Amino acid sequence: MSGTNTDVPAVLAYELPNPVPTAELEICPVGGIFRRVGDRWSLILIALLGRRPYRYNELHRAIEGISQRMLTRTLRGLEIDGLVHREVFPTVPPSVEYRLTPLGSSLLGPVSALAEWAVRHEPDMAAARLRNGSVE
Amino acid sequence: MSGTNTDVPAVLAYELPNPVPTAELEICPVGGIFRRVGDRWSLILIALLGRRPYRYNELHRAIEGISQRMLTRTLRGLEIDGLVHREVFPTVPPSVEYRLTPLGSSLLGPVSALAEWAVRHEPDMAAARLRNGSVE
DNA sequence: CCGTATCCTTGACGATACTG
DNA sequence: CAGTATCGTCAAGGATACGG
Repeated sequence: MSGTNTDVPAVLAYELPNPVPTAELEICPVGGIFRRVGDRWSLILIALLGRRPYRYNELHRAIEGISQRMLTRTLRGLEIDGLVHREVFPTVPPSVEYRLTPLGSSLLGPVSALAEWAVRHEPDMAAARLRNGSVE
Repeated sequence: MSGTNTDVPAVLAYELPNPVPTAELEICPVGGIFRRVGDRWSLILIALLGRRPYRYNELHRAIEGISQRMLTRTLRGLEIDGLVHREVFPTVPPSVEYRLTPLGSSLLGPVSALAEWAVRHEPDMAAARLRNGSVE
C-alpha cells in the first residue's frame, strides 16, 4: 500500500518560504514531534501500547533494555502530552494500566509510514555508511 | 491527500510479536531513522534541501540559529547516510553545493505525513500539557 | 507491584578562535 | 568561502538503592 515517494513534499513545501526566516522553522511543530518521540524509548512504548494496554512491570519485562527510571520518565512524558493514559486500580497489590489515548493512536498511522520507509531504505543507508567509511 | 488515521498500525503491528523479544525492537530500523533525523537540525536541513540545492554559507545564513560546527556535523552525518550529496566546485574561492540524494528525497513523503499530523494535533498536545500541569 | 532518589557517564550542542 | 579545533555546558540516559 502507498506508492513509494520520490514525489513532492507537501506540508514541508508550505512550511518553508524561500528565505527561511528561521522563526518559521522554530514554530513548525514537526521538529517538536520528532523531539518528543525521537528519544530512545517513546516510539517503542507507543508501538507496544498500540497493540493493547500494558501494566507497568509488564512493560518493564517486555522491553527489558529499559531502566525503571527511564520507563517511568518516558511514560510520564507521553502522559503529559496526552498520548498515553494512566489508570490506577486500587487493588492489593496496586496495579497500573497504561493505554494509548485516541491522540496517541492517531500517531500510529504517520509513524507507520515512516516505519515503512525505514524498513525499505535502511539497507541503502547501511550501504552508504559503508561506502563513506563510517565504521569500516 | 491521505485521510487522517485513527486506523490500524501497519508495519508496527508486523514488527512487534506479542512477547516482544526486545531484539526485534533493537533491530527495527524505525528507531534508527528517528535517531538520525530526530536531532535538532537534520530535519530542517532536509526540508531546506528538499526545495533546491544550497551552498554552505547559504545554509548557514538561512538557518541562522545554527553554529558552523553543527552545520558541518549534521551535513556530514546526512552525507554519510546517503541522504545528502556534497559536491565541490574547484573555483576561486571554492564553493560547495549540497543537495538531497534520491534517497534523501524519498524521505520527504513520510516526513510530510508526520508533519501533517503534527500541524493538526499540536494544539491537542499543548492543551494536554496545560491540563497535566507541565508548565503551569 | 509501582515507582522515587541519587550519582555518574556520555554525547549533543553552542561559542569562539583559527585555516586552506 | 568553507570549513576545523578546542572548550564548556547541559540534558538524556544507565546503575543502584530505597520507599509506599
